Amino acid sequence: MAKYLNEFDATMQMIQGKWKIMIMYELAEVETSRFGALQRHIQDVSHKTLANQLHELEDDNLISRHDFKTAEPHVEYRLTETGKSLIPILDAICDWGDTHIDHNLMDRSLCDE
Amino acid sequence: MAKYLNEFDATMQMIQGKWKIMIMYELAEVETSRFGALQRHIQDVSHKTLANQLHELEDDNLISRHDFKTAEPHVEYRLTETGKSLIPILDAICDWGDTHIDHNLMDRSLCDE
DNA sequence: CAGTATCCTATGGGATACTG
DNA sequence: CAGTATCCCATAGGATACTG
Repeated sequence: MAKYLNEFDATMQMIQGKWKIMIMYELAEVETSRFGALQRHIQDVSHKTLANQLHELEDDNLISRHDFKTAEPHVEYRLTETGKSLIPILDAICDWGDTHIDHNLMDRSLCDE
Repeated sequence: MAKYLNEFDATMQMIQGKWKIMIMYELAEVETSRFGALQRHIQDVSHKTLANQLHELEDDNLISRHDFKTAEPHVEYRLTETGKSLIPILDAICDWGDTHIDHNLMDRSLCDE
């Protein structure tokens, strides 16, 4: 067992990143979105960090970037098939936390807003 | 959807940490182990970091610590039930990586040893 | 609008020495 | 053996300004 530790690390690299799951869930919901729209929906993410995480997600083939090269810049992002296949894993992580973490004691994360 | 982001973050906090999954897999395999044994099995982990991650896993109730308070110091660690319940999630993360990441291009993790 | 570049800080983790 | 304490460095991410 435990033969897939490299795969674990590689997968963790992909989903680590303060805003990545929010980006992916947003794209899972709206199908396609733009830089500005993402920044508006994902409150508190800094400009630079959003750009970084979009880059990493794209490099990891979890999202795709479509540049419409018009006069007025227009770029769209959406999930790839690989990205979609990761959603159930993210859901599983959320669900585990929901059932195993005491909501009153969830002090190591920003619990409520 | 995406209502469990706090739970996601909290769970990620728990499984992030360079050696945590190795500690948990080791304990899943041998049931019970000691500080020195863990350090011998988990090559390359530093003394301080192993101590830190054991602490965090214990604080998160994923492992338990049993101090036998004998003359010769003797402490044992093992998975809690909560810790055991996390193993399938870790397996799912490994499996996803195994099926979705190109092994030849797994350059963002230390692929082979 | 969709970025890139620069500067700054907080945190994780390694090396090492010390303690009971 | 099972830790704790100190020092150091690399990286993630925020704030902000600049570019096409």
